[in-house]
Amino acid sequence: MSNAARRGRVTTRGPAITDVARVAGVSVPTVSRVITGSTPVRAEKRERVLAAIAQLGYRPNGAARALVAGHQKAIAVLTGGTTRYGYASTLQGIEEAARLAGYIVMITVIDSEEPALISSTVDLALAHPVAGVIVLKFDAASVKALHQLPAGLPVVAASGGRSSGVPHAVLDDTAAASQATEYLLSLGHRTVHHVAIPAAGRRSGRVVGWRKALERAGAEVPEVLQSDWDPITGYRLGQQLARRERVTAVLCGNDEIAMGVMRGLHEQGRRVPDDVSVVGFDGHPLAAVATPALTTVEQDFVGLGRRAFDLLAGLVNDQHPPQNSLATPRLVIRESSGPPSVR
Amino acid sequence: MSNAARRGRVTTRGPAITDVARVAGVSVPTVSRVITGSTPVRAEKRERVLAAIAQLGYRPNGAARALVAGHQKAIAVLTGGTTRYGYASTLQGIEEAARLAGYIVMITVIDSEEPALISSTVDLALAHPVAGVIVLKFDAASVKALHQLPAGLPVVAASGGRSSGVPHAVLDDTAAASQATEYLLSLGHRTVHHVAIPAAGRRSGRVVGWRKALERAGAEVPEVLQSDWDPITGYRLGQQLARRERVTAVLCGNDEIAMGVMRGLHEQGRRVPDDVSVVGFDGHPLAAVATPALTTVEQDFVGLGRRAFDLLAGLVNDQHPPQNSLATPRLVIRESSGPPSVR
DNA sequence: CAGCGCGCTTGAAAACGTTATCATCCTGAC
DNA sequence: GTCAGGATGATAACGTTTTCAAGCGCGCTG
Repeated sequence: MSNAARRGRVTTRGPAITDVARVAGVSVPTVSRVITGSTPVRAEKRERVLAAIAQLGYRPNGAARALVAGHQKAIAVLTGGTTRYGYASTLQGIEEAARLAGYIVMITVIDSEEPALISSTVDLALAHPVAGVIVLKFDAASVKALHQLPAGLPVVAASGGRSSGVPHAVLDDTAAASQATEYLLSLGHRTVHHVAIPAAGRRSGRVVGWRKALERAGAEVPEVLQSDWDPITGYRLGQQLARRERVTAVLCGNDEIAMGVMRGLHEQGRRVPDDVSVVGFDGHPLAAVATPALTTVEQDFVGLGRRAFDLLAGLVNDQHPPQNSLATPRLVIRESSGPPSVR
Repeated sequence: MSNAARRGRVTTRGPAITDVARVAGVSVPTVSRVITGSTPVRAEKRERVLAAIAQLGYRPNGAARALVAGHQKAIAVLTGGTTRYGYASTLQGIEEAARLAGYIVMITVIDSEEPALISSTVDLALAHPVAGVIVLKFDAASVKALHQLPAGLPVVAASGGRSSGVPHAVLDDTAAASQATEYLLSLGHRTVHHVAIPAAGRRSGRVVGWRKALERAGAEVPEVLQSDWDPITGYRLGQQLARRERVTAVLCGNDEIAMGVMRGLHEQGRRVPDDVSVVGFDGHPLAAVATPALTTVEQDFVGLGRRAFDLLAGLVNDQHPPQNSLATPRLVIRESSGPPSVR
């Protein structure tokens, strides 16, 4: 009230703690003590304060609190996107864990690899008071963003790759890709082709694991087919693969692409799994109801997000860098994979 | 430096504007003027200030800025989830628009319908300084959250339903469902069954539009099959539908459920579209590569998010409530729908 | 029974880091 | 020499928590 009257702004600045104190007939710190519960307040006064708060519809000003506290109960998430299954699920895990710990999540998408744009986007995110940052290091842009973060700020990365200086929550993509490749080889396929999604670094864990498994088995290592994130691209690559007679098994960088590949093979008359086996990556909910149902490597993205937040919380509270955290994905065998047809 | 030395806290409080002023040999307001560009500063001093900023790695404190400004360049998004296609895409649109306007997005998931939990979640979100709130009103929990928001706070809703007091960005679900239903009837189907997703209010626009179209055509209105968000549930309902001989056309509440339904029908030996036509909703990227490719009602969720933010920005800046915004979805015909088989 | 000290409440004042306001100083033009 | 106007610094907000000191009641001790 006093504020609104004083300034000409139409943006009503809501009641402040001083207004509550005046209405309740107590001092400002007493109101603060009632709200935070930091110090006992005599019951009678507490009631008066609570009544005044309710009457005025008072809400503590977060900015003022953050200013004195030195940090906000908020974290920033830098990510390459929000829509793809992996991103969205990891985000879900982070948000859940954060909310339970009383933190709010600010999300900023890095949608360009141009340094200047990355820089201004990072600045935008850090212009707000945050306790720490989680970087979803699934693509190249996020990696660059990670390097632009100022020292002294608590930072955690979450990804499928190897560590890189900051505390890391990891899904072991390399082991997972090896496992899937070995499974296909064990079915009798002479080799396994790979359709790769955009990678975070020079080489993605998925590509590395696939290649290693082939080399260990002494199998030929075919050239990688590079895809983007769009299932339609997977579809086109599937059509290409269909034209190559010798292709009998394909490991795809994610389930969305795998479903596109299956469609491309299907349209060119190659049956899955009779002619070609297809294995995806991620455990997308739709993989289970695809036709044929997609064999995939299930990843616990939600758990990844949760672990990333726990790491960050540890960093913020205990100061000492926590243990990195690693989880190994699980192969789920469905209909899209089987032994090669005898010819 | 001075701060870190003064307090025992390990959390280094980074350099403040006073440190920059001291190093640069100018007053604090001058530093502020250099940063904000609000007032010209003599070139020589400006250089010194910029040098000091770079040297110290100074970053303006967002909390202090928000405190004096009276509000933060941030908005809160209340949503029922982040992973489903509609939610994630709308979020993407909001984030993009917000980022371009220099706003950051705080996201809070309402994952329970229990009033007490909703209340504490809303409180968590509003404990931080935000310029306004966008509610993704796709489900019942978000609607309840919307009603808990304090008056005086700029609020915008985004949904597929009808308005409800606050400015609204809308996708016309009702018209879209009618269009899809009319399309199926025009193919010669005697009626159209509906598998519904969880609704925001008592009746969802999708159900209403479907029913209206049937009634207008004088067709029988079958009982609605209620689904949750999991494609597996769609799969089970598809199996159920397969057992009913008279079912020849199914409109599903979203594409994920539709893909589950197709799978369920397929497993029970009913061919899509020869025996049963299936139409989805949303325009999920995977609908295009499903087998058969799914006919669907494409929704511009990203645009919805963008419009919701624009509405909120207008509300925050111009004070006067902006026009609501409505977009009509578009039917995309693919392989999963066709005329009923003659018997 | 008086005096002392302790613990519980409470309020005054300082601090957090920034921007806005106002007065002052300097420079240059008439 | 005076006046206008641009650049600059001192000071006051913004709303909260923290620190410090003081008031008060009570039990213990001499």
